[in-house]
Amino acid sequence: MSKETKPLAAGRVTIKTVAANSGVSVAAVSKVLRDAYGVSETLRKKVQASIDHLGYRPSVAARGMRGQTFTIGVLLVEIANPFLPLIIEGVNEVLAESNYKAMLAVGQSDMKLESKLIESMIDYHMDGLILVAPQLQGSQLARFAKQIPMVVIGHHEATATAFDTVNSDDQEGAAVAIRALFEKGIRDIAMLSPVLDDPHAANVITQREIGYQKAMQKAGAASRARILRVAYDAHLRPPEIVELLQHRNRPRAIFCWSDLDAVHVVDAAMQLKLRVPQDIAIIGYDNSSVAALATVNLSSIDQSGKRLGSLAGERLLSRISGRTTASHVLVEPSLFIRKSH
Amino acid sequence: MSKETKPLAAGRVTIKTVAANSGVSVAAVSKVLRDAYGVSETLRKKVQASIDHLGYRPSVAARGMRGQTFTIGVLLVEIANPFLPLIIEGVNEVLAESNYKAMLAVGQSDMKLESKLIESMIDYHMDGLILVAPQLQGSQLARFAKQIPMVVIGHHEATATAFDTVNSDDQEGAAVAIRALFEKGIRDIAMLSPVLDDPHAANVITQREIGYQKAMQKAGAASRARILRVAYDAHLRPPEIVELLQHRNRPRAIFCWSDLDAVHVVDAAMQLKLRVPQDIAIIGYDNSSVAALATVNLSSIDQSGKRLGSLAGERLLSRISGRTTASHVLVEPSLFIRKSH
DNA sequence: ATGAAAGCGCTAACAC
DNA sequence: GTGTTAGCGCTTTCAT
Repeated sequence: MSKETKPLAAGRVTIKTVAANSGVSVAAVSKVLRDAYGVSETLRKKVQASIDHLGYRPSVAARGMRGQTFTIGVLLVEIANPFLPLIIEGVNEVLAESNYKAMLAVGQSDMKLESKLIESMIDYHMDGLILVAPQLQGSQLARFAKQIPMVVIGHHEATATAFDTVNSDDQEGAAVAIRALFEKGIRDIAMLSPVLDDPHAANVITQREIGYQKAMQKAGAASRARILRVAYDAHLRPPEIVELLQHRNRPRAIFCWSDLDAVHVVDAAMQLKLRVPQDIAIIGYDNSSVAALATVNLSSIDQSGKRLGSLAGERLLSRISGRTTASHVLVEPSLFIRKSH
Repeated sequence: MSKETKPLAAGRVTIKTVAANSGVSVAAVSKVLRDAYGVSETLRKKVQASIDHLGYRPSVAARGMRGQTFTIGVLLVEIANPFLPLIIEGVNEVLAESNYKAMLAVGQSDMKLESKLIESMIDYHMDGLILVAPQLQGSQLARFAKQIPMVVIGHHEATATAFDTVNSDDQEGAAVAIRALFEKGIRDIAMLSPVLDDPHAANVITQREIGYQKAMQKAGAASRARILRVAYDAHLRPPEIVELLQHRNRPRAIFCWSDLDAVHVVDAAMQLKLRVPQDIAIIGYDNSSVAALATVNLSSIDQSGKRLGSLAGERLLSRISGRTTASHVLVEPSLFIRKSH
């Protein structure tokens, strides 16, 4: 058998197979693949026909070695939080119009794992990263951002230059809630928030706390302001919440950092035969689907997760196409009014 | 400058950098990396020191071209369903002990997208795939399974040879629910289930329906058996559910295909001032966190999602290490008893 | 036990 | 406008 006719690798259809089948060079095929400059319409059609006929799909791994992978990575803190699906929906909506695909990874609220996964995504030669509420500090994020285009959702650091941020205005979200309660004539408002292992101002929850404190101050109720701390571990919180409501210093209203806990406050109130909102008013955060249940009926701050996702998607694509100046957006939250306040 | 001293690419630390730094060949480094046979302890240590010192991480893309990527793909139907986090937790738990990482993709309940994402993961040269409740048919899945080790969760096809399946026994889950209701003396039990665009026996929901029908028959109440169909689109269902409960033929009990709808049945009952369980008994499916709320208090079938996830993870790893005979597991569900039945 | 060298499938300079 | 070819960073024979 002469050297020229040596058979191509049996199984897989590669760019070579396509080139052979359509009688052109691999370079030509590569150009068609990438819509690159300098291919005649005739050639393009011929190649496209072969591609369709052979069912050829480029190897992302091989592409990643030299060019783009057309994949972006999305890192989620954890997966149980109800506002994540919306963000992903938003991201996907933007990507659907491009030829990019999203791959997700779940950090399980573990900083070590988070780093590992980001590294993984870089090692995969992904074209860009969207981090959702990462636990890592800004300096760490900046380090990674040097290696890959990056936009971060849920991390307040408007001075960052290496990466973009997309956030809901969490201070304002808290303020909206507090104002709504004041309008009902309620002044004794506490905030419910988890113990944070490493509290820094970039943290979404910290921002809500700051917003709460400021709003209380502005309303002249600074002395009433207090943050009720519950465990970081979600399983431990429901009983703690019951206990808080049994305390004789029980506040007249509770603003919760998340619906995740707000529903348990509603629950605890019911168990203790407290009327909502007459005995205790409650406002949650995230306007999740549970809040909408008639049995729960929870007023909640809506941070339009889908919008955050699509904004992040757009920004990442523009960064991938070359933008280097940082962009920082803040989306206005709103109060979704139900019966709990 | 002589040829031998030509500087390595400025930025990235590659296997070459490590080889140079430790004074061995790239082949040797590669072997250390993969714990391959034939490296002395001395060499290994020397190389490992360089790796640590330089902070070297192998390029997944380059690896994928010839060897393994040590990454497995997890495809989720959609992301909002509350039992998915548990499955992922289970998968991650198993992978954490290996050197594999999981990457997720979300199918958005769209068969076209689902195919595309599976292809993507194959193109990425991932080492294996876990599909969670895919919409694709068995034949399609088998086609993909020829190209990559695969295990499918939530797809009943115990005769499949190309891939493994891990399932909760959905027929039994329904039966458990029906029996529990019968024990309370209730015979007029309907099932609530969405309209399925393409109903086939592999479908988890279809299995629950079959289980329901069989259980009703076994209890001699076949004539009472009926399936109340609601829209496929989740947004349309709550009002439909209210309507169903207003109907004069309202059943004495409703077994729901998912907590997703069961909570709305509870809600509707409340709105219509029906007492649960005296006027209407309700049993859901998935034992999700909403079911546990005191305000909801929903009895629900638990399909131990975490177990399903870890079983799938184990099976995939064993398939990757060479197993070719198909394995099919069925996990027993159980009823988590609360106050709604 | 160790190393040299041939690819894996693709992209991008550079020739023609 | 089209083809040739040198890598990208790794794995894997095959010598030594």
